[in-house]
Amino acid sequence: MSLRFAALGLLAQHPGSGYDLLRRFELSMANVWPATQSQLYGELNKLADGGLIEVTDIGPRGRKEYRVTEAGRAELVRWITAPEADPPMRRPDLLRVFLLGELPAETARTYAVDFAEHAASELARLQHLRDSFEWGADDADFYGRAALEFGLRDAAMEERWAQWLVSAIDERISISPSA
Amino acid sequence: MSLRFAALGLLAQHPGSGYDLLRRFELSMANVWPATQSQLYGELNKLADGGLIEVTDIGPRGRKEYRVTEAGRAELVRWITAPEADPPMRRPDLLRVFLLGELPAETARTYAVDFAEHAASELARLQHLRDSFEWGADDADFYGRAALEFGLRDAAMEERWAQWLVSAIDERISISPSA
DNA sequence: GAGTGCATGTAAGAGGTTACATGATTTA
DNA sequence: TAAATCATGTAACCTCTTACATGCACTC
Repeated sequence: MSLRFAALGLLAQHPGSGYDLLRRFELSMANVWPATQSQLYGELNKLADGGLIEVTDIGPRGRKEYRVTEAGRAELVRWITAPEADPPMRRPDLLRVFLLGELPAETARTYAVDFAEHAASELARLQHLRDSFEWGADDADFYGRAALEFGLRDAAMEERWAQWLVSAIDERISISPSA
Repeated sequence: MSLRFAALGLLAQHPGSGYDLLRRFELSMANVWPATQSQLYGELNKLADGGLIEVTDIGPRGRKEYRVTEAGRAELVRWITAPEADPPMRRPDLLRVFLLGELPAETARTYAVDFAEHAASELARLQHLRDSFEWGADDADFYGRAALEFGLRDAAMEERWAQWLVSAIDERISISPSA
């Protein structure tokens, strides 16, 4: 359901073709709501069928230039401000944490170390994204930057938590040694 | 794909029926990987078909007592230690952040305030969970507690981030006032 | 014997992924 | 003219959600 609004929102920020949207999407929203090319094109057709967006021009190679309609903008605002219950988080990596007891403590410890490293590299990736992008003064950049800030804080938190877990496992091993 | 391992993992920790699993699931893993009753029963049948679990007993009301097989335990360990690329995060609430520029600044600010409040109440819920549960000394409790710690840190981070966003929006409003 | 809880299952449909299919246009 | 890029679409399959269906066993 959310991809529908990602597409609608991108078009509200700026008109363009599915192909245009796809590239803008990859750089921004795909970080919080990944989607494939197939899916995006499908949503655009559905949105057009529903009258929320419209084709304003057909260019070379069958390129369709889309634009948001009034109805589409209203629907977008409704979705953003609606306090709909969002689907809860789905994290396979945390699911594994619940099951680390099925592994030898040393192996579980390795999992935690890897978790920390993964978070650190994600942090580095986002820092690079922040530093390499030319941030403008418009709303889209302001809020995009805010979403990125979330990612940075999240990655930093995850790294610290994983380091804490490594220590906790070490302590647990030393209390009841396996050898 | 992950629910399969959630079910397998729960059975690895302790044998039981689908109904038993469902209750244990709600208290633990459902926080990081929600699933419905239908789905869980379906997975149990698939796991049994694949020889990863087996029915050891049939009790009253057609109750099936399941147990992990050797193959199942091996598959579980493989999954936990496999560095498979996990699906990336999907957060409609952050998707909305990208689109807050489509709203008046005052309305966007309200969204951020609500975000902070939501995080605060989630934090309170998890703190209550932590304080009301009788934590044992076994592995399942140790790692369950670790996963809960993640949730606590995450909720705290989200609240602080949202508060930061409120301040940033306030600053932005004061710099370029709308009235 | 009525109500609650135990216990499992089916079916329809939406959302999402992967792979494939097709072809025009620009650039080297 | 070959390669890269632009540009859109279809089909099969899996996951997940929602709703419905069924019935036994225990307790009051």
